[in-house]
Amino acid sequence: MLGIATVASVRTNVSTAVPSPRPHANGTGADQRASQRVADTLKLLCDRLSPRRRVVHAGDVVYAAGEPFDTLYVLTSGCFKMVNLYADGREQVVSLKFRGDWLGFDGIAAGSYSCDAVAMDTGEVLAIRYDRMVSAGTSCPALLTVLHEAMSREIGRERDSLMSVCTLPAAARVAEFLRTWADSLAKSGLRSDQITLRMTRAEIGNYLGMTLETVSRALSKLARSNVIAFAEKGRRDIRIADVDALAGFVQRCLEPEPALLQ
Amino acid sequence: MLGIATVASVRTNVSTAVPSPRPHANGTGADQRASQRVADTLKLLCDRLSPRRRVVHAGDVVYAAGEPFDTLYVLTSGCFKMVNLYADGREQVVSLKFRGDWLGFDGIAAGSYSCDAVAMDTGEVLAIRYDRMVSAGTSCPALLTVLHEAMSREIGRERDSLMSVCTLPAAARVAEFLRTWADSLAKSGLRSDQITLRMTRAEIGNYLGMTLETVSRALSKLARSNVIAFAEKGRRDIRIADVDALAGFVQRCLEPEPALLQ
DNA sequence: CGTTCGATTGAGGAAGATCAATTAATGTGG
DNA sequence: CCACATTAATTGATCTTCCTCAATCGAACG
Repeated sequence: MLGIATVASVRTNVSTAVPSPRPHANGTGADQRASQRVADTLKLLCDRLSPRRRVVHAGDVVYAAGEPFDTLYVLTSGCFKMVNLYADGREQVVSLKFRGDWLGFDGIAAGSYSCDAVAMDTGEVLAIRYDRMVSAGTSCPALLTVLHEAMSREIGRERDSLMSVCTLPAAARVAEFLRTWADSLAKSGLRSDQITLRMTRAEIGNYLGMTLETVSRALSKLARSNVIAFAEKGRRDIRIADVDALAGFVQRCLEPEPALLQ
Repeated sequence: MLGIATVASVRTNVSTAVPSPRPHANGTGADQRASQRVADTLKLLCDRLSPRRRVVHAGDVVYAAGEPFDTLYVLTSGCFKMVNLYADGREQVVSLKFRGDWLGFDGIAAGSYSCDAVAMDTGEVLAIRYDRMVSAGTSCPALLTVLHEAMSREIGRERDSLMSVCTLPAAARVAEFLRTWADSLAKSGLRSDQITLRMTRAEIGNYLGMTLETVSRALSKLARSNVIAFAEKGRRDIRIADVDALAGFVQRCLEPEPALLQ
């Protein structure tokens, strides 16, 4: 209940200003700075490019693989999954997007989008024509900086994903997944002590490279270890009292053995 | 022997022109077009920015994680590995680079490089100051296009890596790794029927998320299946008669079962 | 020529996949 | 609102893949 209400509240001020979530006390200084940076970026984009805004609902596809590329999207609220479908039938969730993230970079080189951008929630995107963005960049270099930094961050984020998949055991990967999600919420200025997963176990497993059963077992284990807690009803709301506990769990998975006797 | 000689030959014409590998007959039309695109890009960069050139040898570190970011590098010959070192001690090869690829995008957002760029071979890079690139971009939009396309390609490439790690069994991942390497060579205009791996089994395993023993077993299996062949002496030179055979091997790993009796 | 490092191969074990049964949530039509 | 159907999640039992440990072999180098 509260999870949905929080997201809905983001959409209250739909004036000319950029919608901004009300800040939460649980964010650290760094989170608040990141949140401010996102707000500044969104304001810059609105002022300079007055982009079309589009409200989306869970399941909406903002663009699909194969469509000709011409516009980038910036997420101002809600969350998205990027789904890659291969010719051989393999399908994978390759990344998740939150407030401040950009969608569609993969289309620049290929000339067409290479994956589906699917909303997992009610939210809003700014539609930014790529060619207009670039030409506006000649008179306003800050626009280019913003664009390049966003692409650079995406490259770094995907490397982290790869690292996680390659070096962590399944349970740690799930913990890291939750930690990253909470982190993204905090950097968006939203509360990060409670996550409403808008993905099935199968989707999470697909994203993390494991089966849905393994995801379920990992979550049960995290709950048993008191690193997370489920909401009373429904196992999609996850309470995270302490984000550092998740990081600690990951660390413990990496250490060889606790040297039992001594 | 031949592998090294090929690379050395790339460095013969060190005049004002961009060094370009002599074309090979085994490239497809698409490969030749890609090779031409790379050559055009390098020419554009040289004409517009007259970048400093730097010859590198195996083991050279062009930049290291943590160093302040200010320049991007474009690879004109040779190959690089990008090594990411985490605070918790985890270390991973997160990507490989070939002719035409850019190094250093990860530094734009963070302000410092986030991984080590290590040459695996004799080669050459162009050093391009990021701020100069961007300011030159205002008068020459083609420079920006080139930059954005390179970043976009890197994003797409890393998604493919993630997909491979998440959806393919170990042997198929090794096959896919070789296929991608051969593909990169072909797109560079180099011969792709022979690869000289400049990585140990341990490094390949690290990159692909498996142990060195599993890499070794996978290569042996590929050789037994006649998908690849080892050079007479030394198991680092791999002959690939038919790149499609590698793709076929990957496909066979994905199919459920060949339905034995009928 | 011995030393060292990398690669291969085998045997045993552990993490995770698969298969299957049960329970919980969600949705539907009466 | 309830009975029923449907989909998601959990949990257990087995099986497969890959990891770990170990021995051997080969190539490179001083």
